[in-house]
Amino acid sequence: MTKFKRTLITSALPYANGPVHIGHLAGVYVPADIYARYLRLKGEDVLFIGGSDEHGVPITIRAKKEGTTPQAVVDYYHKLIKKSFEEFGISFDVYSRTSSKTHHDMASNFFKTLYDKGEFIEQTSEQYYDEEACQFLADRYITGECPHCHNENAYGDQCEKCGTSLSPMELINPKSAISGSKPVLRETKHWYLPLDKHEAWLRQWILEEHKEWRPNVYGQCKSWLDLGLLPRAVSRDLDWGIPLPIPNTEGKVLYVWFDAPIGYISNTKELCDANPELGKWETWWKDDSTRIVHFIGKDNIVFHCIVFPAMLKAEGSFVLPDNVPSNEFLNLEGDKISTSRNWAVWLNEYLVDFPGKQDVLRYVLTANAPETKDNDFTWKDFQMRNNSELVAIYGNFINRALVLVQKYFDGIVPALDELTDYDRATLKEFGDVKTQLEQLLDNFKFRDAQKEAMNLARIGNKYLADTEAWKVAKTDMVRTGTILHIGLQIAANLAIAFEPFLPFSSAKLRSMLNLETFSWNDLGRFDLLKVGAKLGKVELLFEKIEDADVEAQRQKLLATKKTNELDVFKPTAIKAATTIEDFDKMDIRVATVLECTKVPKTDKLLQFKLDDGMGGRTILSGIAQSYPEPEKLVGMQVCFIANFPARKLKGIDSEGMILSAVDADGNFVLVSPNKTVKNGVSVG
RNA sequence: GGCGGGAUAGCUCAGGUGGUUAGAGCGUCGGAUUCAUAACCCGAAGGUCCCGAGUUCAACUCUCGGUCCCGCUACCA
Repeated sequence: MTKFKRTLITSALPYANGPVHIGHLAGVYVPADIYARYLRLKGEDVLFIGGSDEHGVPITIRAKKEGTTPQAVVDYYHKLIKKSFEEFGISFDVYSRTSSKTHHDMASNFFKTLYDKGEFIEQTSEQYYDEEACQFLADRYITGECPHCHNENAYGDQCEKCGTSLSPMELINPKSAISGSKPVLRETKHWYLPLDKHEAWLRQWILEEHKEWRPNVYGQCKSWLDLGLLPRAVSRDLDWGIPLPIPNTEGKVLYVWFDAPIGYISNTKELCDANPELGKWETWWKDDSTRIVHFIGKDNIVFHCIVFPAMLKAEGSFVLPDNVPSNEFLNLEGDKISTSRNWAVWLNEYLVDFPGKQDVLRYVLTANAPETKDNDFTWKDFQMRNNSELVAIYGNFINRALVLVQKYFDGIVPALDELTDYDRATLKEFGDVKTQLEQLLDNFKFRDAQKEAMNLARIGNKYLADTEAWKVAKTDMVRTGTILHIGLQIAANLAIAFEPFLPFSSAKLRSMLNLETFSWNDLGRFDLLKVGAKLGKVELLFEKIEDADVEAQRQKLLATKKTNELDVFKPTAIKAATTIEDFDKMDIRVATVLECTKVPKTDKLLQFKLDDGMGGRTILSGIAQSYPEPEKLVGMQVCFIANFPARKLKGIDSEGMILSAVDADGNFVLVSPNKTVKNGVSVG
């Protein structure tokens, strides 16, 4: 730790084909930002690098679909993403993009160096080519019939129906997902980074020298290394990306995974070139007194811990990352966040619904960060954390301290008189918070660190409750002043402790306290506010969030879910031909529901007692989840098949089958005549 | 199928070279209080630490087997 003179922090480059959502924020940008702010506040030399990842096939597909160009797509999303980050206070020193000139040059040169050094191997293989769209097809853009389950819509890499992973060559009747035409096989040459040659030192470097990496990261790397590394293609046949900087490679670009991490370097260069006082970019990447930390999500572990380091090592002049704190995934209301299914809370939309509440989201995402395992974000939890922690603990403490000073001292910092033992104990306690916080932040334990900061506010609340300034004020204004003086110093400490986590609220609090300069090292001191100083205007630090606000968000998500289910609905294929004679064998009748109850110890079964006009019968039907209040079905007419043999289910004879439509969302809807008819009549 | 991560209070999560009463925050309940956004403060209830077997004087912690969730990866047919 001591050998480093500066820290370079990178955060995964978001892919510019959609906006960023809370999963990105929780997994990567908030923790990276907390860390960057913390180090800056400590006065350390630090750069925080970000940028958009703008190459790759999905962007070209999106462009085609929207009838526009890849450049237009990335321009749009780069702007949107950049703005979201700014609004959330993600304090990048630079946020650039991989379509920049600097990056194209940097990535080209990088490739060229490796090429000239003979670090690649060349291989020719046959791949599917779409003659109509004039391009080679990535595995997932080829569809066809699965050779195992004969699902017609299997992808070139996997059949989603039977779960088998496939190669495009196995598909029966392959079709291009781009043009719909039948692809042909064509020879193509590509360059590969022989990761297998790097295995030995990677093994040593990670498994022996970096045992301190998070268990999920270390374990994942070990898993890869133990499986054995294979050469990995670093070029692609595509017209969108960085052209290979070698002759006779028309139509070939760097594989997006090769160029993207180099973006960290390019963006650093762009920043340093424009701001010479920051030093040369090489200092930040090639000097071994620089500490590099990559913040990423778990899907990126292998690239940042194995592929990118291998690239850097192959190049030869770069330092390797010191740590790669990777988070797990954040789920949303119990379901996996998904861009394509629109199952997400988008940052740009959040700020429309909750203007000015950036810190609330930052707080909740940190409090519930998926540091060791996947976590779930729910709006209910969001509301509770806001109301019972930010408002009730932190905001409330600030408010009561300031209101008391306003009330008894006209908003002027009162003098400190003699300290009681209790005062001293309190001051010592919050002095310890600094050490605690540092230890946690240094080890990337942001969730615990934030909890520790909140603890300071708890100490403040307890101090006020125990000292009861409002009672003392009736008899002893000197003592009251001392109490409130301490209260204010705690408030000033809170502004510092929370700065990395809640920058907007800290700024607001500092202005209320008229606290201009501050640094991390001031934390734990109790002379941050000068006696006689005038406080600023007092306002609430946080507001409550009402039930209706979060309910609206839940409804929004439910609507999304509904839309998704209906969108993906396709009527099933028509069954094999049948005849009227076959249909005639089915005796379908109408009956009225006399009783309907849930069968005990089952999830799905409802027991119907029907008046079928023929003495009545009992039928069980597995539709309970669609009808949570079965008693409401009493009196309604339903259709049923009357001539099935009785079948015992859960010890009850079920005499037939009740007919339901199965809706696109899987819900059952009972089929009923649209006018009351006589019980027992036939349907036909 | 293999590998990695996870499974601990109603919820979200900590934890331990194995050793007397297993922790925090929120929620719930009770008390106290009124400076404060019915907030704060004090206290209590609440857990076969996923299941089974083994090692041990002693396992929530170690070993083996199993189940479930997440991820990576392979392949038989």
